[in-house]
Amino acid sequence: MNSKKVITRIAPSPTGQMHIGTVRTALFNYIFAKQHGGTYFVRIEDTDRERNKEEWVDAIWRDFEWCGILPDKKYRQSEHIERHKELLASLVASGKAYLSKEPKKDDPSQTVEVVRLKNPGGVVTFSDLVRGDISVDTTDLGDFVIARSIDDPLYHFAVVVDDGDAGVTHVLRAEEHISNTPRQILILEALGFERPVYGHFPLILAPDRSKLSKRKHGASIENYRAQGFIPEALINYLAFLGWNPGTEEELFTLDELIERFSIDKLQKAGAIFDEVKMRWFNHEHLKKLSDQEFTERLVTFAGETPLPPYLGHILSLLRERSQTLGEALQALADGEFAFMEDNITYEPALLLKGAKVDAAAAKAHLQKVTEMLESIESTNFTAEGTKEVIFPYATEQGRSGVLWPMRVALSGKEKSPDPFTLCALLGKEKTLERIAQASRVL
RNA sequence: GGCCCCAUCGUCUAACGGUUAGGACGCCGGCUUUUCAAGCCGUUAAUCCGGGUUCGAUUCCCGGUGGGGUCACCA
Repeated sequence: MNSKKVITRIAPSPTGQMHIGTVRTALFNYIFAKQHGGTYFVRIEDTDRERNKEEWVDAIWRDFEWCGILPDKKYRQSEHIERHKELLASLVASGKAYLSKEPKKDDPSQTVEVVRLKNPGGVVTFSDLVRGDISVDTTDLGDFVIARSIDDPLYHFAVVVDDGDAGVTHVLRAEEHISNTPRQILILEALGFERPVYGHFPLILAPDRSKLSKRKHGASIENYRAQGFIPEALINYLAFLGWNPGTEEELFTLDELIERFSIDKLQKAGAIFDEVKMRWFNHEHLKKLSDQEFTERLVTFAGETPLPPYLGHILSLLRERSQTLGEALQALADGEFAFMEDNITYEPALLLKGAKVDAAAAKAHLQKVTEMLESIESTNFTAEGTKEVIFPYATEQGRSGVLWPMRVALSGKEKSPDPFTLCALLGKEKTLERIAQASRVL
């Protein structure tokens, strides 16, 4: 290895929402550069003037920023058009490429003058960081087109020039580019540029093993952000698609990934994207957030949607029940914590539904529960404190007969947290009030 | 179809030629404050096939099969 400073890049084209595969490639380039004290930059590949849109350029910056993998430098390929023209002309002048008048492909009635590379043919071998040596006979590529016209370069040519000029030392990209590599090497050799090190990552696959697509599978960053995934989890999961630390650890921050990631432990086969497992990662990372951080994320995520005033009280409950911010918001909207509000009403049938006792017995139990709760100091009215006095009684009398009516009395709902958690949340006064109210209904 | 790449539980993966083939997610079952969620415990489940090489192959070699990528005047 030489001592040249490592330079990596990611080159997205602004033709739509950012694909998660693009983010994964960016992530690996980012990590690789950081590990080697190098630089990592983003180059917007905007030479396809028909499909590019400015809004997608903005989306690229927004998404990289959200993911926390902002580049050291950024620019657009179109800024280099003069340089491309210059080298295109010099290639033609030196006879390594030539102009060719041909009928236009999509409209044969018109004639265009494309630039073709004079292909010397022969076997090109390059060594790939994840796959080892790859050899391809380039003869059948023929004299392929490198520019639409003398001043309008195509992707392969522009990439080679830009990477060469930027001094990119490591071209790390997805597997779909393996077969593009020989032709880029041919261009690079015609130009007399130094060859970078190549590395091709396995693809992210859909459940049917086809290439994961934004259109068919919603595989865009925007889609997952909108569902309430957080970047820490997305990054962690994406890194684990094809890589593992060799230990049984799974939860990693970006900094830890920089510390531990190693390109030679990368898998060679494509990996199916499993949203269910990513949800698990999301939940784990959500749990690692402090209450304040979680609240901030939820507020940001909610946007215009108002959050309930009692949010602070039910935060830990909400967190353990939600795998994504979207689920948390939905739980709030569904009124899962409506028992925190004061307008509670009871259906007599529900108070007895799981109790396995009749109304009279339930009422008697509630009376006894009231007496016991009254004996507890307000300051000790916690989940533990209330359980300590109620639970022995419930066990003795039959838990369902005591606990079910008590829980429904406190929550008004069929499904809710356990009765002692509810006591702690409501406080002594409201707890007793509700039990009394429920007793009257019975 | 040509060329290239790949192949361990359903999925993501571990196992420098010798392991009862390990872990995670999911599934299923159980436990707990007999609801829900979370948590904990447990169960189920894999080396694509065929040949070699070797005392011994998930691991090395060859051949099949299967899957994927790519063959643009897109990137």
